[in-house]
Amino acid sequence: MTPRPTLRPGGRSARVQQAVHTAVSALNDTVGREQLTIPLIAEHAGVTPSTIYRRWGSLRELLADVAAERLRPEAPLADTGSLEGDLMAWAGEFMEEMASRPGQQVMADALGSAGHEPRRRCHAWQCEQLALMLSRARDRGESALPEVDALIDGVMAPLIYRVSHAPETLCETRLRHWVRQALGSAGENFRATE
Amino acid sequence: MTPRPTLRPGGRSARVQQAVHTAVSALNDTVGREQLTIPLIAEHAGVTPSTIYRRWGSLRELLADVAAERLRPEAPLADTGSLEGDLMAWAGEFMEEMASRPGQQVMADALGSAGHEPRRRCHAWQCEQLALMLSRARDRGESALPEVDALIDGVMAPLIYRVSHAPETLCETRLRHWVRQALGSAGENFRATE
DNA sequence: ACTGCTAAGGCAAATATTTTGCGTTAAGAG
DNA sequence: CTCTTAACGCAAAATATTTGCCTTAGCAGT
Repeated sequence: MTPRPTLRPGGRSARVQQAVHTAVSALNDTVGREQLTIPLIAEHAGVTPSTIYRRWGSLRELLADVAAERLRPEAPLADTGSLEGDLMAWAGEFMEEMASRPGQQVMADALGSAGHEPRRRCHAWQCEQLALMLSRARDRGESALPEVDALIDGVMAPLIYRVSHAPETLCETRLRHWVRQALGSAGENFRATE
Repeated sequence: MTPRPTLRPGGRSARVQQAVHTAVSALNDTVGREQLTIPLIAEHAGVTPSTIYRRWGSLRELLADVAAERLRPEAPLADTGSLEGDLMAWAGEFMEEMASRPGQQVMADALGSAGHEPRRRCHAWQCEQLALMLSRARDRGESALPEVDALIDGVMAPLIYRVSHAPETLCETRLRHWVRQALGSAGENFRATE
């Protein structure tokens, strides 16, 4: 009763995926993003190029897959004692990473794929992190909490927009402004009317 | 005293660019986005592939260039009599275009390039349009107007985020919510503190 | 454990693409 | 009108991509 018809997460398949992802990251740091090619990646991963072509289809999709993985939160999400603090810490770290040239490349790779599974995954993770923060805030007894969607629209969306379109305008002050505004306007949340 | 060292906007160069852009759009509508290749585009544009490689570098950059062009506002910007109306009309049309599968491809192409000139251009145009709306609103005598940045962060950013990450959540109600909120919180604008 | 089934990988030949060197054309300056 | 040179065309060389066929190894049933 697995939802997927027949995946094979077992042994080899997973090892290949791991090896390819590792090779992409390693080569990205050594030869540089622009020099990456599938034959080169395949060689470093110890697989044949056709394996990569069959599994990912193109370099673009492969890079999007790897980029999405890099965008996945790893640290267990600090607990600073307040929702505002948690948001600033988490989004602040994200902002710092994405403010760099390589960070912007990662973002472009993640946003540039034809399929949208990679972007969906990023969105889902971000929602999870925000939901966890909100849940902690609720446990702490904070009131007038915003909804996840309001934080996505109010904080993550402008952050990502500016990483892509105007990275030089990023700064902590601006981030704090978004966070405060999103927290301040809790209660005026979006309601679907259908 | 041209700012650019030595561009050649004259005759031939411009014709080639035009022909290539046209070919990309035409082929995109006929053979489909995934079948596009530089040799194919070159043939339809009546130029040799090497011309395209030298000028754009790769298919990714070419598609980003064309996608950015498609994102450029064409219509003269309707005047509905109120800032809220103008915003809803303009952003609403944008949303409708981007809600479709091809629209999402255009967005992905524009966001996926290595260089960020295409994204910069989109941002600049959006700012221009918003500034024009604000200017009209001011002439009309509307008060408590937001700043361009607040509209970018409050309306365009969430719109684009959701086009990329969760297109099925787009709807007019949500758009109206962003617009109202951005207009309502005018006065609480971001101020750089450095 | 053993066996059968099949998704996933390897290999290599056939295609298609990208890159490059060199000659030519035409835009822009004086 | 002449000169300079950015931009293009062409074609050969280097790379990358696709595809057919074979082999390997998860996984399920017994």
